[in-house]
Amino acid sequence: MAGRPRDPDLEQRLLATAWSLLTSNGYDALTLTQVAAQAGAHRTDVYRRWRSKVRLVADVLDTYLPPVPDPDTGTLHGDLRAFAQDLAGAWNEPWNDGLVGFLADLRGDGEAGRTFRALVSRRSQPLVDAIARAVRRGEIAEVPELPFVGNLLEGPLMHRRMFGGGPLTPEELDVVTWSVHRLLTGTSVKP
Amino acid sequence: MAGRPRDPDLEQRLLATAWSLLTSNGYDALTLTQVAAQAGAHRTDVYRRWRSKVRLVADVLDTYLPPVPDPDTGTLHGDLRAFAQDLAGAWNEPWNDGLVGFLADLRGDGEAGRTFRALVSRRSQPLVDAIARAVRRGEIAEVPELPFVGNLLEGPLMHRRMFGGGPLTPEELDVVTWSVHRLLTGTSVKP
DNA sequence: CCAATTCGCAACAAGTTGTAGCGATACCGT
DNA sequence: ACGGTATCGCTACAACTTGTTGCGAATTGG
Repeated sequence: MAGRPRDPDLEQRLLATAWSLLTSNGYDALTLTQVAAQAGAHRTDVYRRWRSKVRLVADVLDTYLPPVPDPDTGTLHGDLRAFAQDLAGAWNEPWNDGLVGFLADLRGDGEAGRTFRALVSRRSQPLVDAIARAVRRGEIAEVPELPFVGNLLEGPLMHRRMFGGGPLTPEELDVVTWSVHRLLTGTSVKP
Repeated sequence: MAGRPRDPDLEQRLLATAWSLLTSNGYDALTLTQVAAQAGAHRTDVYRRWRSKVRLVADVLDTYLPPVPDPDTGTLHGDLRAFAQDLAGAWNEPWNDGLVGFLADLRGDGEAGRTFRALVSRRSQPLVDAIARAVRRGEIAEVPELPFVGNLLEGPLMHRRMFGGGPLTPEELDVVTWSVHRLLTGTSVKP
């Protein structure tokens, strides 16, 4: 009733290899042939565990993406700036803007999409917490647009990286930080 | 000294067909075989004119992307809101968020990248003009972060479309509009 | 010892981008 | 009129992808 057990290491090795190749070559250049070969396995071993490349990568990100630090600097502005810094570090990595290809593939796979969206949501928790702290300190009022703040902070940085020239600059981080800070400290969204 | 002339229609037909397929199926599903077939030509005809798929699409966008309207509503906020509305319309088109694949391919082709960046820069002109008008009206001071404002406005909408669920809502447009407006009307970026 | 399941491996299917080659066709300058 | 020249229509090929199928060998539980 139970056959040969699945090599427990193999799954880990495949994930680790995929993460390594992903971060060095980007998503589009990542091939399952490469992953399997470098993990000392066969492409079939990959397909026995993940239905497609996009699902493998979704799991890789879920496993290896470093967690978002929760800065807790004491001020809302300090926290926001820290988040911006962290995001900029990520988007300045060349492989990361190669993730656009992953996002494209994601649209064709509902399950992988759900996995990834859960990941994104989990990773925005520190920002939500930071804002909650600021509310508790009385620094700002309740924030009705809370679910959109993450987009407001990361969006400009991502956009600038995709369409613009070189790496993100400290000045740009300042601008985006102040833009969000101003929105949150305003008395209300509409004057 | 001059051979058979190039069919002047063919180039147009290929561009038009590519635009049609791009807007209905998205970038990733666009194949040059399809383009050629539907334009009544052969794949070789495409390669005789464009070195690669990404360059064809860069030219297609350059040719067919509708221009950004210049609203001139009389107030900075009105203009910003109009831009946000326009951008949301574009990003709510399903094919448009398929453009992430195009952006990915763009990284591997310097020439196409330049073409596209010139396009983006041209399309941000109305926003620059709107801000200049606001400065002339005395509504706001000079804007040092001018080249980043476009990212600030479009970034959150694009990010939200890529990572979030359904289409962009009017409330989100309000938030992003006010966020930029607040930044621009502030006395200075750093308090 | 037997059934079940994975593993290692080879081969295949279908699709993509991009290249090569060739006769036929149409144009330009002389 | 004619020769050079470049495009056109077409076929074929190369190299690569993702994803599937099949089968003997290995390894475990019952």
